[in-house]
Amino acid sequence: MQNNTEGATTENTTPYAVESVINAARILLMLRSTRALQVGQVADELGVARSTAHRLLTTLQSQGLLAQAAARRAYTPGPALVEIGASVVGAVSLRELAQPILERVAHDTGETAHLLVLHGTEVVFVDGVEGRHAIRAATRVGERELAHVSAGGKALLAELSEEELDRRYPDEKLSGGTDSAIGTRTQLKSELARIREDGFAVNRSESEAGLCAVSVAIHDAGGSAIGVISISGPSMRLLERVDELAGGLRARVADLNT
Amino acid sequence: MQNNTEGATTENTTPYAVESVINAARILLMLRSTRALQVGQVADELGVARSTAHRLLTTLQSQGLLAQAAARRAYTPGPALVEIGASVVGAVSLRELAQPILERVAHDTGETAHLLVLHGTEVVFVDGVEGRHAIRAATRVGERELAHVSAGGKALLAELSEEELDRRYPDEKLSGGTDSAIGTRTQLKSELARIREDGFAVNRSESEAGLCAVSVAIHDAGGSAIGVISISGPSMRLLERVDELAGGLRARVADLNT
DNA sequence: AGATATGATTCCTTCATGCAGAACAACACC
DNA sequence: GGTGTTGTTCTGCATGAAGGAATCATATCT
Repeated sequence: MQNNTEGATTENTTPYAVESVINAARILLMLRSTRALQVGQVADELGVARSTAHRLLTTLQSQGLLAQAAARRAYTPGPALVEIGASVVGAVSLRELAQPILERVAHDTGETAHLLVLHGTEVVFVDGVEGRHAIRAATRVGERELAHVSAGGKALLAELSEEELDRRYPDEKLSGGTDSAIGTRTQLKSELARIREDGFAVNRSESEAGLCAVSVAIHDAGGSAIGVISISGPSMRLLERVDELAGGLRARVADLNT
Repeated sequence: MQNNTEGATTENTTPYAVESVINAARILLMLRSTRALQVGQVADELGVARSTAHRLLTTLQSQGLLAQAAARRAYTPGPALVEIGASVVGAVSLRELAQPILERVAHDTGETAHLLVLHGTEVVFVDGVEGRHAIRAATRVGERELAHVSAGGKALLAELSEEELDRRYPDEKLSGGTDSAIGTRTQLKSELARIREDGFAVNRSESEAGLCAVSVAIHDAGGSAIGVISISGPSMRLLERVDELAGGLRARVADLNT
């Protein structure tokens, strides 16, 4: 039972969602892209009265999820939210955790290994170790790529709920990548279902002609996907080894996931 | 105007808080100490009907803040919450960020420098660099200390709201530390008010006889306290230098805070 | 100084939504 | 099969969430 509310771009599968809680959650979601929330800004974003926005903000503040540096100032993440974040993201940063795995994967396969995280509809290259071949994928630390045209991105998109996926891809038509790239949301959903079944994702010249990548998601102790490890290199070398690479990568990531 | 609700240990200063949003926030707060939330457990914690708990959980799930691995399974942090967490905690881990400051502070002062974060009513020693004196504070990375008896802990407690502080310290009597340590919540609040005014915190033989520490909180771009840098050493050396150490530390941390 | 604009905060009334209870569903265990 | 436990769905009602108006607080301009 989908309930598509026009003004609020919110879709949810539950017919008895608590609207006021949806609004509060949306306030928190705003923190993904901004650090300071103003009452009027929140009111506009939610489509509610300023007094309602203020009420929600101060309620979240009272629980420590938001803070206000001084009266009449913008609302920022509160100490409790920082703690939740630290707990959720993990005490040991993902980068440190994944570094030995990257080294080993690059060594074992001879190909370039990357750690990526999802941000909106893009993946961010967080860390990388280059393979030993003269012709190899370059490390792209700090760069971004469209999620739906990359193995790492697809592996992480496969971990999203249907509602979250629809929120991030409101349009049926998807652009970007090569002619081989996924072009519609329907195709994407089909591919993501396959990835969930396989346990790994593949990029076959979708982000760039001649480039192939195999990716497996990393989960934290609670089962949430927090990043992805990706092996990438020239199609001519990797395409015939996809299943072998995927198997090895899954074993390595499984070590990390325990 | 305090509204102390007996069953729910929640105190808030706003007379028009949204009760359903408080309950949703409390669900998220549970994630500080557990990764998986069960409907019945949440119902007990909030003091609501199971159907209400389920409704709140599925609402948060619909916004991506929670996830459920399969139908009828426990609820875990969702991808959007991971993103909020990462955004709030920062893309570059605190440890990496603070490391150069620790080195410089230890070098400049000759004393041991630590990075600490707050967790509940304790501080955790995240990183440390030892001073050059033969008699010095040892590094305590990985260890914990009661927040109210340590400079770092007090500096971070000073950043909490009154409600959050009362939640963490429900009792007036505080135990732990030496005879010099703060023994009541009233004393603590008075000390924290002073720390907020001074901009730094001091431990004068409160956690351990003969140990002195000076601490300054680190804030992220939005002004939220994310950790603390602390200088510690023997009282005989540090007590006469408190203001000098605090001034230098504040200048270093200010560099970090920009 | 006063006037104006802007954005946050407080309060009150109303009605629509949040809550609880009941029923149902799904599983595990005996 | 029956029993127990826990998650899920639905409905009716009363109470709490929303909005509007007023107020407050600050900055800027004349």
